[in-house]
Amino acid sequence: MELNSVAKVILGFLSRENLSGYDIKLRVDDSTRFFWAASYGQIYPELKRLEEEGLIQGTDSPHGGRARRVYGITDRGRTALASWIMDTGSTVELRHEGLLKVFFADAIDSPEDRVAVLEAMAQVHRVQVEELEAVAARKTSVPIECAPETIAEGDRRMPAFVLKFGLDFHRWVVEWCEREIESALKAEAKVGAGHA
Amino acid sequence: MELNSVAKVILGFLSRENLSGYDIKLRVDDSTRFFWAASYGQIYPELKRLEEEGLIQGTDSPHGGRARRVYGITDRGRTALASWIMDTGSTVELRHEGLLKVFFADAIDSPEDRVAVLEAMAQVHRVQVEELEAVAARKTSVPIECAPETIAEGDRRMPAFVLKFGLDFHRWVVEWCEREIESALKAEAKVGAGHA
DNA sequence: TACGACATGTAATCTGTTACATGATTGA
DNA sequence: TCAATCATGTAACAGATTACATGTCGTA
Repeated sequence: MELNSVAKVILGFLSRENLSGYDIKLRVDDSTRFFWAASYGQIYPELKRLEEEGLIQGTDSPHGGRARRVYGITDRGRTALASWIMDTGSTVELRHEGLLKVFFADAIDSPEDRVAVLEAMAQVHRVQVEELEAVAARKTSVPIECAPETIAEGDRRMPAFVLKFGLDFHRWVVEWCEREIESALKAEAKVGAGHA
Repeated sequence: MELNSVAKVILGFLSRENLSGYDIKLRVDDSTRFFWAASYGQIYPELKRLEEEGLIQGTDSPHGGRARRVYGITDRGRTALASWIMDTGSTVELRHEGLLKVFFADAIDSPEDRVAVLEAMAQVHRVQVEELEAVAARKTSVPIECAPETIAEGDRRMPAFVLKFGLDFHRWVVEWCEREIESALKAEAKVGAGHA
C-alpha cells in the first residue's frame, strides 16, 4: 500500500472533506504547493487508480450539465493515510539556485559583486515571505473551507502551523543573508583600511 | 546561452580546476548534492554538448590504458558562468514530506501521536545536521582539492559559507520543531488540568 | 455575448535517477 | 587474485509540468 507523491496530498485533503479533482488542485495551489505541488496531469489519473484500489470512492454529482465527480475517502484510505503519516521516515529535498550561485561566487572577481549575489538570494526569500503573508491574510479574512460545519471545527490547527513554519523559515533566511552581508562588508572595510 | 541545471554545476566546478566527468560527479556528491544534485546520466551528455557549444574544452589524458577526458573552461564558458551568477533571479524549491505530514496531522486523533509527527520531522533534520558535520570535518582535515596551488589559494571562501548555511538551517529547523513541541505539550497540559 | 471560472482529461515534453554494460588500475 | 576505485557511457524508467482539447455555467 505504498502511496505515491500525489496520493499523499489527495488522501490528505479528502480526509477533511469530499472533493472533486478540480477542488483538490485549488487547495494544493493555495497551500501545499510551497513544499508539495501537484498538477492535473497527476491528480486525475491518480484519482482513478486510488478508486480502483478502494482507498477513495467517487460519486458523480454534476452541476447542471457540467460533469463532476466528487471523491470521498474510505476506511481503507484513512488507514493508509494514518499509516503514512505515522511512519517516521520522510524525505527532504531542497533545490536552491541562489545557494549554488553563492557556492561558485569565488569565480566573481569583485567583492561588491559577490555581496550582490548574497543580496539577490535574500531578495528571493523576501518575495517568498510576501507571498506567504498574502496567503496568511487570505486565510484569516476568508477561510477557504466555507462549509459551516468546517468553520465550527476549531481543531484544524496543523495547516496554520505549517504556514507559520514557512514564514519563520523564509524570514530566517533573509536575516541570515543580511547578517552575513554585514559581516562581509565589515571584514572588507578592515582590509580596505589596512591598504590605505 | 541559457544554461541548464547540470551545465551550472559543471561550469562552476570547471571554473576552479580541470576535471573529468567522474571528478565532477565526486565533487557534486561531496558538496552541492544537498541543494543541487547531478547524475552521470546528465553529466556525460552535457559535457559533450558544452564542448560543442565552446563553453568547455576537453583533452584526452588517459591514465595508462584507462580512458580519461579532462575538461577545462573556456573564456566563453567563464563569461556564461559569470552572467548566470550575476543574474539576480534564482529558483528555490523545497519538497518536504515531513511538513506534508504535519499539514495533514489533524487526521490523527491522538494528541501524543500528532506531537510524534513533529518529533519525527525534527529527527530527519538532526540526521542532516550530522551528515553536514561529517562533511565539515572532512573539509578541515583532508581538503578535497589536493593540488598544492589550490591549497595555496586561501580565497575560496564561498563553499564554506554555503556549508555554514546548511548547518545553520537544519539546526534552526530542529530548534523550531522542539520549540513547537514544547508549546504544544504545555497547551495540552493546561487543557488536561482544566478537565481534571 | 463574451469572458472567466468550473470541470475533466490526455499527449508531448522535460528532467532526473537507476541500473546496467564495459573495461583498466591499484592495493590488500 | 579479488575487491574497490577509476572511468565512460547509455537505456529504461519514473516523476512532473505544460499545453492542449473539450464543454458548461454564471455574470457583467
